[in-house]
Amino acid sequence: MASRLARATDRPGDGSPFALGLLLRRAHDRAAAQLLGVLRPLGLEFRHFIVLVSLHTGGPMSQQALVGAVGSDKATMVRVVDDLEHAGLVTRTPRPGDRRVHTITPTAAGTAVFDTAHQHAEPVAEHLLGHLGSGEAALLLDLLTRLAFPGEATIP
Amino acid sequence: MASRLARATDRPGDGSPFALGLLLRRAHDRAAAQLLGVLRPLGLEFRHFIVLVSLHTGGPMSQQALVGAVGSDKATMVRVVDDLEHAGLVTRTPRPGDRRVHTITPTAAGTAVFDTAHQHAEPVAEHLLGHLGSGEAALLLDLLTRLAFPGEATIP
DNA sequence: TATTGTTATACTCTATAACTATA
DNA sequence: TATAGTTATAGAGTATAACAATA
Repeated sequence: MASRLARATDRPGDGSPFALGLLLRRAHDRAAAQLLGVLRPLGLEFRHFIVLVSLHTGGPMSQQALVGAVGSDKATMVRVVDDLEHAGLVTRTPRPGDRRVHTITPTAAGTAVFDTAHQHAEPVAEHLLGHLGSGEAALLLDLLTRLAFPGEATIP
Repeated sequence: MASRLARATDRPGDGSPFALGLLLRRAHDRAAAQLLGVLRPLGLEFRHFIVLVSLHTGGPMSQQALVGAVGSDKATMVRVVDDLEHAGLVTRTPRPGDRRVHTITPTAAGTAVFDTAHQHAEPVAEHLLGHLGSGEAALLLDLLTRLAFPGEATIP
């Protein structure tokens, strides 16, 4: 007996239970390729960028805290922070009272690069969403937010 | 002078030009983790699954054609087809008239595993989209399709 | 003894290049 | 010579484990 379910396809119109995953993968790959193209000339890979995101969102924090924030491991974080430190984008400073802990803080140059990335990403984001109406873009971001943050109330 | 642009955040409510990319990444990672959990007990990794998808969408084809379909390289494809062949899910048969080419064809077992994956993925997909209304789920899939397949008309 | 960070090591995956067999 | 497939090798990235310093 044949299955009642539609089979997954790598084409538009997939009605299978894998459609969401395949579409998210394809849409992400496309968006990521373009946005990484913005970061690359600035000397940033995604792993560096996401650390800057965490630092600018949560403020200066330890490497261990960064590991929790970005879902990495401490050995990898050492290298990422090394890269950022050597590029002059963050500083390591021992925490007074517990010298095991190094507080990672963005430098002025780090924040400047971070802001420049945003300026360069603006037209890229507009181009990515160019096929959608303005209301549709906001709707997509809302639906994705509810998918990415289940159980959290949507920002009004 | 400070930038006028909102800065990227790893939290809901991000209004930055990186928001779409970060949300797609997070939503994909969540969906992928759950859907790969469906494939793993069947002995399939994503690279095997996407080859089965291509074969069931485009019919039997050469390894070279599979490379084009999934965006891989021929050395990697050899190993993926090796795995599928050893598991009895596909066959390699020389093409009559050009014995350089091996036609890859899903076996009955290959199609059965493919269909079983769909059956197991059904409740997972429902759970992933559970926070959305039924109309919203269809809308999200439509918007993602237009993002993932720019320039192609949306399926009605 | 437990924890932060570092270093060393191993492992996975992919990409590159060399090789074979057919054409 | 050109192509399909295979094999061998190397590279990037990550994860695991041992280590040093501090608590």
